[in-house]
Amino acid sequence: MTTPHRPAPGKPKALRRDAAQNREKLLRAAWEVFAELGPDAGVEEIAGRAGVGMGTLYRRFPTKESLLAALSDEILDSILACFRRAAEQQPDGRALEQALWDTGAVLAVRHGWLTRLWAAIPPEADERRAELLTLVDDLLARAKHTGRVREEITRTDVYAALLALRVLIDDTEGQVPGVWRRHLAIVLAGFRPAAEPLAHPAIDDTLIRANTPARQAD
Amino acid sequence: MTTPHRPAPGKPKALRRDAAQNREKLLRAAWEVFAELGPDAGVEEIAGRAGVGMGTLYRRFPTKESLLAALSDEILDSILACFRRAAEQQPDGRALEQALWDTGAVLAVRHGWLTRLWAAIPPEADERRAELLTLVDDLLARAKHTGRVREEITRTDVYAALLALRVLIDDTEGQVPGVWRRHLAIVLAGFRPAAEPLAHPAIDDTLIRANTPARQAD
DNA sequence: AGGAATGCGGAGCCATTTCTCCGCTTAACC
DNA sequence: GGTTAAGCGGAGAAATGGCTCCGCATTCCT
Repeated sequence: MTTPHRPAPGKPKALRRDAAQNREKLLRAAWEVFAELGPDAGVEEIAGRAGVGMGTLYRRFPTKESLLAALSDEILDSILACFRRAAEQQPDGRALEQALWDTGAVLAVRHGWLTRLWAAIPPEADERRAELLTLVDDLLARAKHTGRVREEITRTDVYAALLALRVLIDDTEGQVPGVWRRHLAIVLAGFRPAAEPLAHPAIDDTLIRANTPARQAD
Repeated sequence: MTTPHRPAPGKPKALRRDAAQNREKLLRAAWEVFAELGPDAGVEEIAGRAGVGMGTLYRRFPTKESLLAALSDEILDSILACFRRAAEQQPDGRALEQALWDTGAVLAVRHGWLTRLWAAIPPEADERRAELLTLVDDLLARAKHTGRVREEITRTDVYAALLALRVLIDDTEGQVPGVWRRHLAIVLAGFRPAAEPLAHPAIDDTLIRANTPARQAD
């Protein structure tokens, strides 16, 4: 929030003050509008709410998708923050779990259009996606070390758990809050060491690499 | 498939033979087209593929949504079939698990547009939804009885697991098949009795009643 | 202060996609 | 076989919603 806009290495072109302000206003309005009307809300509504014209909107964000991308970018940052914080502040045994609980809470704020937002994650986010992955690996290793998570569990399992979290929040949070917490509790129970091994082998990293925002229908 | 069309108690009006045939052709074409182009495929493609005109399509299905509804109706039937079969053929300890594995396999065939399909489940399906719920209760009770599932687990937990299954299949099956199996294995492990109780209390039935196909943005 | 580059507004353009209309055909029943 | 209600095709109406264009205003740098 304090950081005005990512100083992209490729295009360090500074924005004029009014332009930067409008960019911010647009983002704020977009959060608001989407939260209220869902991700199918028209661009006109957003421009209106931000108090700027369509021209301005489209100069700042050349396409509606890129506006979504900017928002999903912020979400990704929040998630990353959850994991970083947990890595620093929590004891090894709890860090992974804490990160997941926090992530759920962060996502819950945007319930109803998370899936759409997810699909808009831009390719430029790859770097931070990688960092997130590193953090997952780290926390996972630590959790295994303290015996809170069984050895079999992989980063992909955590990734899948995140996807499950997303859909539960998206589909249920608006009607009966907290369902995601319950499911997360169950998944975490499934993560714990147990006599009986899991009934299906681990999935390799292909998923995480391949599952860049589903270009669903192509 | 053998049943031509549900003999709805309200409108027993029989369809003329050609009309019934075209209805069938349309449904078949719709499955095909959506599987190929995703749920955003235009109606024109479907009519074309079915070898009928737009007029026919819209006489049979007064809106695109109602066409989707007919398809999701068939999916619901498949799921129900999985649960019925498991209830009959499996020993108590395994029936619930078997039902979930089978359901996953059935859903996997439609990966990529399950979410959209889910959202189109018509209100008329309430009766079968109720039957599904009864089956879940039954299988759950049996699984608890044999000690395969901990007492805390509720029907809502199973429902949530189904939602998770849906998103995993939808988002990953097209890229790396089988991810859903792994997650289901973990969730089932979480269902099993364990020393440590779940970290979140059960969610009551409100969810299942409220979560009729998310009229997301309203 | 002055002047150029940068930014602004918002009425319409355009592509897409759902759905309707109506003259002709076909199945069903006596 | 004849009558008629039901069904058919497919061009195009209507609605939706993303995006563009261009004359005028604002900012920034010297």
